Amino acid sequence: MYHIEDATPLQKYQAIHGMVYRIPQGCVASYSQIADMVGLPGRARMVGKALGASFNREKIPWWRVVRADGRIAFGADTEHGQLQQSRLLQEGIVVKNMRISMKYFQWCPEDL
DNA sequence: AAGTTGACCCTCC
DNA sequence: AGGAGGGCCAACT
Repeated sequence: MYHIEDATPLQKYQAIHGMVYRIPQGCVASYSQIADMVGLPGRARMVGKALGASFNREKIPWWRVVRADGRIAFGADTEHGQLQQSRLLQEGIVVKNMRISMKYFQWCPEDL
């Protein structure tokens, strides 16, 4: 039986990328949520690593991943923060003070 | 080889 | 509301 835990770091990154790719437009997911969904509970940091490693390289909607409390992981005064905010706004997500209401916008696959 | 560092998070104060 | 403290793990020094 295949355990993601036994996979190589690269394979884990690929699993993470694949899951982020599935976040629908107009929704966000938290780092820990993605980690849980790929079978790596408690590895939220690895999700950040995976996204950072592929930034500008893979075509994945990285801007749909935010912190568990709904805050954007970059400062409001950074390029990344501004870019992420504008991309989210473009998708109709309400961003106030670099924060999103997870209650309304968090991706809940169960609800499909 | 040991210490530090992250696009993090959770449980307590 | 905000900090401390611990957990997490791969990639750096």
